[in-house]
Amino acid sequence: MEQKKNLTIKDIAKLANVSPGTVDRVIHNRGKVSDKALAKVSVVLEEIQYKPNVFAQSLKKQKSLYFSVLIPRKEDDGYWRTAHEGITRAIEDFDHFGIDVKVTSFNSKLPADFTSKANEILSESPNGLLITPVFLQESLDILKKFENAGIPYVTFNTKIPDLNPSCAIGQNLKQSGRLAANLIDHCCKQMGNLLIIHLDENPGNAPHMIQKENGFREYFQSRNHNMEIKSIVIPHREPALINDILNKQAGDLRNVTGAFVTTAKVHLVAYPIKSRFNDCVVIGYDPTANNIDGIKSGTIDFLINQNPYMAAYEGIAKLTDLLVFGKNIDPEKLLPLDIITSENLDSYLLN
Amino acid sequence: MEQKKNLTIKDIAKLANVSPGTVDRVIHNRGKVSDKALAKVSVVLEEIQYKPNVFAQSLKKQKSLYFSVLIPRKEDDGYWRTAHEGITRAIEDFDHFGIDVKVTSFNSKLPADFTSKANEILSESPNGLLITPVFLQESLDILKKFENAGIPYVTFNTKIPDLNPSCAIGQNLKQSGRLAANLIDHCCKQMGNLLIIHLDENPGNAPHMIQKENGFREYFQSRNHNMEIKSIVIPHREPALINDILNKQAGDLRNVTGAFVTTAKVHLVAYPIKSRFNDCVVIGYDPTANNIDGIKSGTIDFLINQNPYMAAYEGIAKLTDLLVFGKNIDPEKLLPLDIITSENLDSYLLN
DNA sequence: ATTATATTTGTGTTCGAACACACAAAATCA
DNA sequence: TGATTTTGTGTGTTCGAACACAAATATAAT
Repeated sequence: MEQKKNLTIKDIAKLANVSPGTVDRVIHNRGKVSDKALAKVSVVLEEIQYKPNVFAQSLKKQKSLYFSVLIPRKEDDGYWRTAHEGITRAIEDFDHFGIDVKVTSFNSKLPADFTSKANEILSESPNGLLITPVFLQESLDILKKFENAGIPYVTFNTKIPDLNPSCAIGQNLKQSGRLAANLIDHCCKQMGNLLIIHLDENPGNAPHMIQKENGFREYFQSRNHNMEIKSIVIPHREPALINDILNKQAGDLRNVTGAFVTTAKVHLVAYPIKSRFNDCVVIGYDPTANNIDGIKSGTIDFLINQNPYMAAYEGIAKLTDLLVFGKNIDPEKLLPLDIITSENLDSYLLN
Repeated sequence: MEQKKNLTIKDIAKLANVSPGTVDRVIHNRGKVSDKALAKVSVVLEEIQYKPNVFAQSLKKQKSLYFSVLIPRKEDDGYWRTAHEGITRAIEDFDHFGIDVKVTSFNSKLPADFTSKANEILSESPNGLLITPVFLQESLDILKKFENAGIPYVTFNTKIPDLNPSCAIGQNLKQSGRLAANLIDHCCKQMGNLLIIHLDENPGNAPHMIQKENGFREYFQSRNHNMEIKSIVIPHREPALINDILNKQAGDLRNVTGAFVTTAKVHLVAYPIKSRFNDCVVIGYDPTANNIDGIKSGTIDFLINQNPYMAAYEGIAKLTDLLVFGKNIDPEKLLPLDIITSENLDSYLLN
């Protein structure tokens, strides 16, 4: 029932009246054990709750475990830069567990790059993989291969159906849309009109944007109000183009009291919005360097923290739990939806 | 310069041309080493960055480390209940590092209880202590004794000057007051009047309340507005008494648009406030069971999460880092100031 | 019955650090 | 100079699990 304290293999051997070697064979079922011996050992194992000494185990195995990480390049986005920092920190923290981590980056706009890098990693057969499966079909294809190769993997940032990662780390995106709506609701008291802005990517290729928008709209559907909620798609990152489209699509709008930008690129539109619509509440994602400036200068009011730092860090932590300590880990880890304002920004930054 | 990978004591011995025993003696400076040998070994140790193998170390030392935890009883407050949960979880998580944790609770209203329990712990000379030094003078006295006994301790919840804990875990309280002000500012647009409510404790004995109030007022000082900000002290927890004092002190107030309650007891006043002042924004602390109900029913708008769960968990984690892995740990760990609303509540609850 | 072959079981070594203990070298005293 | 103490150094065992290999037993083939 209750686990006795620290029974060793030798103890078990004594209890079962066999040799330590036999117990070892049973535990790792590496065959060559008579039914009789197996029965004896099994009984004892049932009885006591054998927990191997992780220290002895790791010492012996010298498990220089090899983890691979595949994420977009840090220069692709402040979001990814932060993710890289989380990885770096995790490597430092878990270093002495004898793990060996190799980080590979891909261009987040090039599916082919993703696939080729992933295949390269596969050929090195790491003990575990941490990956951001940003491309749906490509990810499915390649990760099935990892499954077949028996290489456990943890995903973060994106969740892909039909895959069975050891753990999927992420956030409830629809809920984060609802949260944005909730904040705007608190500030605007259901007056004026609202904007949803999709930036630098096309919602068609970025399901996460859709989910956020759905959540946002859902929140207001259940409340009576007479605000207009308008979605604008700006698949560019150049200021001139952004202004252009903003003029075309929102030029006729009056009295906009809230704007919800569905990505970390929010800093690109914050000022244009604020200068057009006075006192408009601007909400976006992630405290990247540019967005931090926005928060401090007041062009951005709220940021929802997708916490790439923690997500990446947790990814390595989960792999370590799984492979170093042999723990069971939950197949999904939902990160909290942090709200960041000018006044709690620092508390999220210093670590 | 760069640390070679995994040099062992034997390797060092070979490099320095001495025996492993000598290297060991130098590393742990347990004497009996000639100046000549010491010099040789020191040179090599400078050269390479020796990092002992934690697994071998722990295996040998069989360090059944004994940690003591001293915190208020879980029934004293939802805050403390959550802290207990964090401890429990940490014990589970770190169990296999061979640590042994004993939790002692004291009545958070009785300094004498605190002192006697602490002395009892001291007499058991644990390897480390996690403590919430809620009573200023008593904590100073007893923790000095721990320092003299060479027992490292980590504090959380309260920070006491003149003490040198291995790590002080907590939040920037003044900043959390500013954050509350910031949220109210966003919602109220500097119209109407504001309340600060101190509940169930007297600010005189609870410095944390003062700091929060100071932060709150400071935020508005730097902005021009003509709101009245009134502080109310209600050193009770009985609904009747609360209503009574509220009537006396706020009976004449009109148009209150925001109320900031400085503790986790916010649920006790949320409804009275909301029913008196329609649309008043209510902000308090911590998602305790009662406050969760308040958030869900809409009587509470925002909660700032003091995160006792994480604070307590981190406490055990820090002790483990320090004593099991011999890491250097930062003397202060500031936790983020999480903002909780009805829409991100769940993301903080499920773990 | 007697090798030969397969199956099962036991023993011994290893991982790296900690520490006890034995021995060697130098220092002190007679 | 020899006896004795002090100091310095090296060797060997231990922790618990993993695994290689040898030993013992059982089974099959001749």
